[in-house]
Amino acid sequence: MSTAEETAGDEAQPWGEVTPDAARRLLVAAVEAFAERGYHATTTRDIAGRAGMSPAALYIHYRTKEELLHRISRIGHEKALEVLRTAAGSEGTATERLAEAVRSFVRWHAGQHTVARVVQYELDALGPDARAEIVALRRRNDATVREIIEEGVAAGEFDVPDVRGTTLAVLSLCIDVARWFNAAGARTPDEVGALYADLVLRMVGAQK
Amino acid sequence: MSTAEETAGDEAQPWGEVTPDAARRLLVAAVEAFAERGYHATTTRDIAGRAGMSPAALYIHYRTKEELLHRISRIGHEKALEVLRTAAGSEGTATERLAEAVRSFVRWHAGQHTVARVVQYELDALGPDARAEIVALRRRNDATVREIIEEGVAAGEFDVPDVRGTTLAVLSLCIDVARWFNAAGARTPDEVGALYADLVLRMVGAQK
DNA sequence: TGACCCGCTAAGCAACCGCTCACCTCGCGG
DNA sequence: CCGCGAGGTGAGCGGTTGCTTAGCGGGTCA
Repeated sequence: MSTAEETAGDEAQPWGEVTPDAARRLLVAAVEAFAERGYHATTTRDIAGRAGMSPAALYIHYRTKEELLHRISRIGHEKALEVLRTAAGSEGTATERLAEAVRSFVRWHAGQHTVARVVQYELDALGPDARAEIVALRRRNDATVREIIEEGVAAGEFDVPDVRGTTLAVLSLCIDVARWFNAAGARTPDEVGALYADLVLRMVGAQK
Repeated sequence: MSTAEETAGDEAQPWGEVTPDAARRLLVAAVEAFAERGYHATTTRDIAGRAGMSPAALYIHYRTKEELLHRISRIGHEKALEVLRTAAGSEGTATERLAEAVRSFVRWHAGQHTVARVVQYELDALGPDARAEIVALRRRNDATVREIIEEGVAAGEFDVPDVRGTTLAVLSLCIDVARWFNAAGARTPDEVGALYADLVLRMVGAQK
């Protein structure tokens, strides 16, 4: 937030905070490899090769292969959480904020679907401590969405019999975008975001 | 369909068609292991161990570890497809059939979430030929749901601006149940199915 | 009874994995 | 001009992997 040019989520320049340069190149290579083949099917030689380095170079910047996944998961989740909270904290009715939250959250999962896939589907490869940390971040996501829905219900904007279940379904819908996006093609992240925002407003019974 | 006692989908007795007994035990063990740790993180020794056999016994019934995954994926997808098509082919309005399709499809993904997880998330571990076969099965799922929605729109029951996108979202929502189910706990497959059927009817703008 | 064969095991092979270590290169302060 | 530390490499170690092979026990049938 130091300059006015930075936009929320840094969607154009991810990993900008990772230094030095070689460490960032390795991390980007790992994201690509993990997203393509999965964590366990990816070798350290493959990661180093994509970054144009020898296999041993990886261990100068990261202690283990798991630390790479841990770093990716933490940064990725923090970016997604930031996107969500920015939308949730904006001004407007619950209807407007829920639509904006879904739109931007989905746009992130579609645009950064390679990062999102790693973050969402390789969680089990982490050790107990690292996994617990990531799960805690994820719970803050859930709480953010649930609060908007609860406010909408309290304000009479929404008609939701089961708030917890509906929150779960909304987040599930958004997250699963990372799985199928680009497999189908022909839709931009913006289009998917707009479609999903509309669908979610229908799910909570918001009047249009 | 030889006896009246068999129910659609065989939810109580899956893998009943797999013989001989040792082959079925290995397959069940593989499903558990793949669902817990993922395909690549599972060793053939682990699978054989769970089935109470030596590592070499696996290769009497299956040529490779990948053939195990292929068999699981094919049978699992066929079961899910059968559940969907049974609901889609029943009598009633498009609204009733869509609700029943979502209810039973979600119930299957929740109840058989260990199978579903393997089937949905380990697809990339298959070779090109096997993957193409599974993807074809999946397209029949998409078509089944899309047809119900199209019929509902034609009959004036639904209000859906983007049929393809909404179909994608509905299926995405159902499939992702396999990822989070049992992680949260406290909800039965029937309850999740009922909740999701309601949410999907809202998504397509069906009058209640 | 005894030859046969099917299902299974014990042992092990070649390849590959994550990771380490001894060594090299090169910009830079004194 | 030299020493030095940060960043990088080539080679390789111990362990594990998917899979193979030689052989064994115990039902089956002439």
